[in-house]
Amino acid sequence: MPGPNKLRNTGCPVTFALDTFGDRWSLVIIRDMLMKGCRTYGEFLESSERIATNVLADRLQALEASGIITKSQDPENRRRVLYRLTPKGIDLAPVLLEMALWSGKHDPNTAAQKDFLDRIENDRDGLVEAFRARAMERDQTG
Amino acid sequence: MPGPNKLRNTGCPVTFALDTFGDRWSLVIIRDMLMKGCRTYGEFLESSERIATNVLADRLQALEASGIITKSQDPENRRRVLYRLTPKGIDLAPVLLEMALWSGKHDPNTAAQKDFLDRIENDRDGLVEAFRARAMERDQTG
DNA sequence: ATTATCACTTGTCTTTCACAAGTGGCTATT
DNA sequence: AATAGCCACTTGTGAAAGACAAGTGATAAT
Repeated sequence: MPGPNKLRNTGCPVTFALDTFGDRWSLVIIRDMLMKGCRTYGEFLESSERIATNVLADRLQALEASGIITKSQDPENRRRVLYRLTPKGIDLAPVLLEMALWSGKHDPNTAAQKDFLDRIENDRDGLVEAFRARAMERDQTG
Repeated sequence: MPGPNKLRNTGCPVTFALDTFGDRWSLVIIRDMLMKGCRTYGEFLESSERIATNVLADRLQALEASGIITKSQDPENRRRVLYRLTPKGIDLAPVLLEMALWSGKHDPNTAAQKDFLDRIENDRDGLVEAFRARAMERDQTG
């Protein structure tokens, strides 16, 4: 859980969003799922920058409780769990993209990935759709 | 400061953004400035939902250090300090608006402010421009 | 000089964080 | 059937950050 009391329950949409995923790691995990296609505990550990195992386990639970991700058994390997974004989670793509645009504009260190930033501005909807398509892949069927 | 080690320095724009304002309070303060026009320490204390004084002081310092806000003396009351958004801070408007849209779509409790959410979708650029105009008000001149 | 406001600062206690190590369930191998 | 190994956590520990209450120094009006 990000904050201490967690829900401020003010009715403010900004506050609600922050109480749901406004911590240091939740959006990093969602980025890994959305942009890198990560789906397993091990993939998150490798991809996410030095996230502690207990923090990862805690965030995955919290994101599932919030309805942003779901857990399911991997049909190809029964001892493996697959985490997937729900539509609610996929809808966070625009938030991540706006954050990326902001960093691209104001952080000199982020300049490297300029072609990606250009695509956000020129083909935003296409990008979001590509994320959605991959996230939905083999959903409900495998 | 939001996180412990703060800067993860991975070059990832999402990580950079989270390291800069990805905590429970920074975006609430920026929301108050951008959407409610708050400019003074006292206004933040009243408006922000129960933010502790030391946390507020800390975040204001951190946001100033990040170049997102500036401090200046109020010309009408010399013992009062005015906090203002810089262009870098104003550029966070789209992030806040996307978060608001997400909450509006997925939080039943946020439904109340539907007309505002409609305006985000129908007149996003106008809304951002209005925020910018107010944030710039009397800047450099008073 | 007194009083009040503002913008913090300090102190205390609670919660969260990161890192390391341990646990139970499942599977493949022998 | 027994063993070994991987996976997905869970637990333990010390450090850091959090909330809340109270105090401080600078300024300004009275």
